[in-house]
Amino acid sequence: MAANNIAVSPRDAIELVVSYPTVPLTVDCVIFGFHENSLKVLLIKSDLTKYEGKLSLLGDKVNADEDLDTAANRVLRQRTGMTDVFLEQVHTFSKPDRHPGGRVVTTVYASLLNIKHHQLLLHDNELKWHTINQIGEMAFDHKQILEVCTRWLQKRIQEQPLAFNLLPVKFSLRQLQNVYEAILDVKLDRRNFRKKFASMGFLNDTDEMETHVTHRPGKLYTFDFVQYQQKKKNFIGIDF
Amino acid sequence: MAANNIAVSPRDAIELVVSYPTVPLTVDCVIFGFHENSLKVLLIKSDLTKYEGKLSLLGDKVNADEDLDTAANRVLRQRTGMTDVFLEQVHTFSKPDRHPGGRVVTTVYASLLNIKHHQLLLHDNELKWHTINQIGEMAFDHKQILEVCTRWLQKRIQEQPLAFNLLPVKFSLRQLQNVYEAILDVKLDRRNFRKKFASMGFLNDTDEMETHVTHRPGKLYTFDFVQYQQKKKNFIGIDF
DNA sequence: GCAAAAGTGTTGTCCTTACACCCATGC
DNA sequence: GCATGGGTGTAAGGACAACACTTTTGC
Repeated sequence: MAANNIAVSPRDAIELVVSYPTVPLTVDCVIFGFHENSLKVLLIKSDLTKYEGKLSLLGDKVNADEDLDTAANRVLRQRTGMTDVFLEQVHTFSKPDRHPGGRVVTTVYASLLNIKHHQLLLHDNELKWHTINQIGEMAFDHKQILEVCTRWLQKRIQEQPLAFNLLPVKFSLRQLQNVYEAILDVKLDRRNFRKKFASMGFLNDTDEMETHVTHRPGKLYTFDFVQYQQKKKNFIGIDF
Repeated sequence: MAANNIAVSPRDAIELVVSYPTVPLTVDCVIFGFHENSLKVLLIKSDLTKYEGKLSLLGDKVNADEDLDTAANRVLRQRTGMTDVFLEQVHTFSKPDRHPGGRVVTTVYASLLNIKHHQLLLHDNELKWHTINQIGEMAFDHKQILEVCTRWLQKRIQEQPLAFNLLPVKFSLRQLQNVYEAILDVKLDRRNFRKKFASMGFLNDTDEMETHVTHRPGKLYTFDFVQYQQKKKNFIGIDF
């Protein structure tokens, strides 16, 4: 152990950094979507011999001089063609043995998008949407990562208006409730749910109705992000 | 861009990983403490020529085959001698120019500890506690990191019983309220604050009182982590 | 006309807030 | 005895949970 209270002479930053071990970095994207009342996630099949045929998140190496955010956006863009999509860093996973090719540290991002707003690009490796609770074994530690991201989504969707990223611009209250019920895995009271969102004042009534439904059509709403930004609470509320 | 729908033959994991660029990784610890009604953070002075004398978080390189959690715990232990302290990963920072010695990616951990429960070790570089809102310029992007961690703490302390990590095992309600007021930067109503915590049922009344105070001494309590684990809410509460 | 989901209100309970007075200790 | 903060109760308002019937559409 080093001695205490030793005056240290200034060090050169480059020399210091050169002495550090280096590690390959990747990003993995957990891309959530919503379809037919189920939460979906976009996956491929791994092309590594060890995991042949197992499902895998969308990931890639981080290029030299590339930001992690930039790398995650690139992965998303290459696969879905979408930019300006909700994308947020969730956690960095670093168990030394998590990758069979040697040590690889991965930073995981979660993304939410409307399945209908894009077409899949780069269909390599059987890129497909999978229903979240019907996914079997996965490659690497991706199952664990997916669980972390699902819990993260369950928490975030209650604190922030993220559900709207999964829906069309115009949506019915039923669709909105379906998103919450699927993600939180609960049944909610329809009347209280509607009252809740009505009282928030962030939903704009369009003059349109659902079409092609086999029952009484519901009104379509849009989410008012401007109102939300102005009114959102700066919350103080101790609650655990 | 790669062609679509090409069947890919299995790849060897090691070959693949060897082709990835590698990056030096570090961990930085934002170690929070509480003293004299102020939120404190443990900092050193940077010994890099570029940042000479500027304040810096406690960090170190991540050793080969070392987990990020392990590295963060090591940094904490080397400086404070403490293990089994609250420590949680917050975010990974990766701007290519954030370190003057070249690209360095850092994963930041936040820790909460009771200043009196430990003695500082390795006093190199003027290791000291600093009051959170009296900190000037810092080295690297550490000011920004500190702000992210402070907001993280403000949020977490309202959702989870973290405040108790900053206090002695036995504490008065006044001390507890001081922690919340300092971290959230608000004034709280004393009667309502006490009622709130009393109704939660997580505080155990010790039969002891404060001593050496210049006014009516308050009762001392302990936090009942067992009760908390059993009763904590599995919250469904949409609120934004 | 039947099935299926939309739309709507009230009541009780609980939580939160605002607010004022007496009490115990050190000096 | 005075200064300092500890300890307590109540009333009003707001949010949430529980709950049932009528309406509109497609078939």
